[in-house]
Amino acid sequence: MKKISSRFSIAVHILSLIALSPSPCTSDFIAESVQTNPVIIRRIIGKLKKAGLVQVRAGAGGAYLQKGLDEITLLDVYRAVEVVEKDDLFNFHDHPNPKCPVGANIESVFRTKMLQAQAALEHELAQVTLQQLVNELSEKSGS
Amino acid sequence: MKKISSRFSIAVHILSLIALSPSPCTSDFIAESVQTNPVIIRRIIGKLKKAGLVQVRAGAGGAYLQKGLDEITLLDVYRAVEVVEKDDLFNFHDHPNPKCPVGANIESVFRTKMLQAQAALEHELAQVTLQQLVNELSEKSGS
DNA sequence: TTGGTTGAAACTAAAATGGTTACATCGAGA
DNA sequence: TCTCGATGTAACCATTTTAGTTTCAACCAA
Ligand code: FES
Ligand code: FES
Repeated sequence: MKKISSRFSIAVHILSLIALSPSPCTSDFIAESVQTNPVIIRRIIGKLKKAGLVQVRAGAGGAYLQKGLDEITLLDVYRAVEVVEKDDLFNFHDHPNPKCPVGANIESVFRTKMLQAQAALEHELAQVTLQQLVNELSEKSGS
Repeated sequence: MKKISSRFSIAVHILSLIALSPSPCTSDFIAESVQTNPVIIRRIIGKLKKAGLVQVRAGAGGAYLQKGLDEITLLDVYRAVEVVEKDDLFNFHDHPNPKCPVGANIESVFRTKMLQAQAALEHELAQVTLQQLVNELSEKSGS
């Protein structure tokens, strides 16, 4: 009964904030906006940095985008914050049990189907760039 | 870094076993095959029963399908075992914060995108019936 | 009636999540 | 050069989920 970590949604908000804010975004500033602890923000920014999406000014403070808004898709963010282990969404109960009547074969058939479902989800995420998000946001704000 | 619970994959295996096995499937029998504890199996079967997918003979033992194999999709099983909370795969950080520069608007834009991605995943799951799984399994075994 | 089975409670252990405090380190501006 | 603010970690903590285990009352068919 679990959901995908809010790290993902927070990461998207962080990037949007950086994109829209003219002033430098410190973790304190972002944390106040997201209403959480600065350390939470820094941990997520750390992952975004590792993924090459943002860059941080060490002593001075503030994070900046390292790519254009239209070069960052939701899939990039999704992967950057590692919400799923080794990019595998589905668990396969760990026991390639050859003695099982159902056996190892259904395991591979089932696995194929699951990978297709996962691919469908990731394909959707890859369709959306941060630029689009921000654009649609502006349209909404304007109307 | 989490995956979707193995309950899902185990549930699929349970149903396949029931479908393919001529003898009655007790939780002990299934547990041995899946190589886990009988109680784990009973808990999952309990959920499948609640979803109307199987039926269990109380005192005597053994679970039986309540629908045809071609009437059960992976989405049915996915929903039955409740691997995601309230059928929502993605978490949205809980703070519709109106004061935020990014604000409540991107929340709704983002949410829409996430629901589309989730729908894509579920659509894939809905395409696959247990009948198909078993068929493809037979083909593999035959070759 | 008896034996095998289910269903459920109670408990455990491990992992993930979200949060918090503390602090060494960095670096830009005064 | 000194200083102040910010980053990057480490070390905690509480809560939740997952998975597993033991135990046992209730059930039912042979
Ligand atoms: S960061 Fe989510 S609403 Fe502001
Ligand atoms: S139940 Fe998964 S291989 Fe047998």
